[in-house]
Amino acid sequence: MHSLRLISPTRMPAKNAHASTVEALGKSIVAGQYPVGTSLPPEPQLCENFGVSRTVVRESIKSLVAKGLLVTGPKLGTRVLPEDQWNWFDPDVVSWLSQKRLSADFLRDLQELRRIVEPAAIRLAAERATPQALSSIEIAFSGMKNAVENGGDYVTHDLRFHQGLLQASGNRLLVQMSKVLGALLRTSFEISTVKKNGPALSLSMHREVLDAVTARQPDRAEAAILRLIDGAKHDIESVLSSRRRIPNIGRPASPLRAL
Amino acid sequence: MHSLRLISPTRMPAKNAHASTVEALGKSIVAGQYPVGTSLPPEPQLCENFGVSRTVVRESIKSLVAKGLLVTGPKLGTRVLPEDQWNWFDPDVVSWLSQKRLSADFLRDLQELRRIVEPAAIRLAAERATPQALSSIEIAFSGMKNAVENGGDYVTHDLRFHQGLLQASGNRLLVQMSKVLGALLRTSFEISTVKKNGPALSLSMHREVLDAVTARQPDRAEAAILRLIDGAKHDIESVLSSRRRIPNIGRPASPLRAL
DNA sequence: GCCCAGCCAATGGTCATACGATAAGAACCT
DNA sequence: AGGTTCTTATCGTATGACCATTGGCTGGGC
Repeated sequence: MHSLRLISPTRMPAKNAHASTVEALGKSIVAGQYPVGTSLPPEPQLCENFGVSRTVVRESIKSLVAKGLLVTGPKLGTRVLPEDQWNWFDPDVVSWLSQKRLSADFLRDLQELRRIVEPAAIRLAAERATPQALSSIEIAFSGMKNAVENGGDYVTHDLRFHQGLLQASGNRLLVQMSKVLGALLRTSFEISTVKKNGPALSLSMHREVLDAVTARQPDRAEAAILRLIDGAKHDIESVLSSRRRIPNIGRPASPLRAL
Repeated sequence: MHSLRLISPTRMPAKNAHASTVEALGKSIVAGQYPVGTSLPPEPQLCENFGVSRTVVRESIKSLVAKGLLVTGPKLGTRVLPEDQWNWFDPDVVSWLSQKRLSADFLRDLQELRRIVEPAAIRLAAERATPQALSSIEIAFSGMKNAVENGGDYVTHDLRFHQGLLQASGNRLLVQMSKVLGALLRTSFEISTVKKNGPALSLSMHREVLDAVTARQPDRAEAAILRLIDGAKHDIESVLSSRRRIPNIGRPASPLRAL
């Protein structure tokens, strides 16, 4: 029996049976393999498909039910719920989604949300960021700068920068959202990075944001972040429209392909 | 005597073993019965406590793991994760939380979020609300009006009004948030309702909001909703400070007590 | 022919038991 | 005392049995 792990992205799923089953099932569902409203195969069948016991299959299903993807019931089977019932703010759901299928719709919603939340969060951060929070953002910025100058992973540090910003807002709900926004930010950053001089340009804008926050100037910080966001928005839209009708066929898809 | 009947149409726990176990365990955890970082009793013990089989206990635990409340592992037991790992946007989690313990901190975060999100959502709604969405808000408003005039459940219709508004924004993520915001809105509305003339006053402000949205005037709508929100904020704060150090001892706690 | 009642069977829900796997903590050796 | 091995508590997985629910089928009555 060869497991044949066809996934490779970030983590090797050499995990336990439960975790990998949840992941596999979850990804299949968000990928649309089981259309909304239809039932998954009966439990015994799933056991066979995944090569695990009914125990594992059932516990996995319960996990997905908890995330709002499924409902179960005797005789009605295990049905996929309509998308608006899913827990869009669940880190796992978003992660599966961004690996499989980032629909233009979802990306639009995400962008809209970002434009609402980040400016407000920045204002709060400018008012009450702790020294630690500020220095952690500063570190992220150094990482970005270093990546531009010496080559390296720009996107990761960019992510840290923005999540540090939300964290600095001191609002736990905003922090939670940063995990979700991360999905958008990552693809967005990857797009921007592709553009020539993207990072260099972006770097100075980030500097402005950070300076304004450090100087405790909410208005200035908000204006700076809006420039950043709208720039990214423009980039995404152009890429999005240029790739409009490319079918999503092919292997696991690089992040950009996932658009 | 029918007055206090309004809250929580929440169904009795006459459900199946899994659902009630998840609920009981979840509530215990968010209520702080098992401090963060500590382990729950071992599975066999939980089986005995809840009078169910290990299967049910395990599946329940998996559900809570999926919501970010717990981690499990051989020999390390089932530990409660720090609160910032919880899925604060999970409807269940928020519902348990609002029934058991709405800490002032959480309420503050929630309020802040509301003040960020609702005005933005209103703007979007004013721009692109569908006729159906508008009419469903109109219906909710009628319900509120009727409740004021003839007595009845004001809070529920108030909730519908606001959730309808978020729905009208056409952004799925905002809709999802409305489920969470519901927790805040409910307690907030209940407080406002207690005040004399609360509903009557609130009613006219809601009318303004709805008119502005219907007239497709984002600025006016935003201003109107801000008046509403800040009024509620003031009410909450006053109640909050007056109840500051009341220990949460006693029976299940009425909604207001839950503050 | 149409509709309703009652039965049937598919499917998830629950239970019990057994054994494997892991890692914290104790015991042990150096 | 420090590191290494061993013990063992606890979760992880597997299996098989039976219960409970519900949609659909079946048949009878209007």
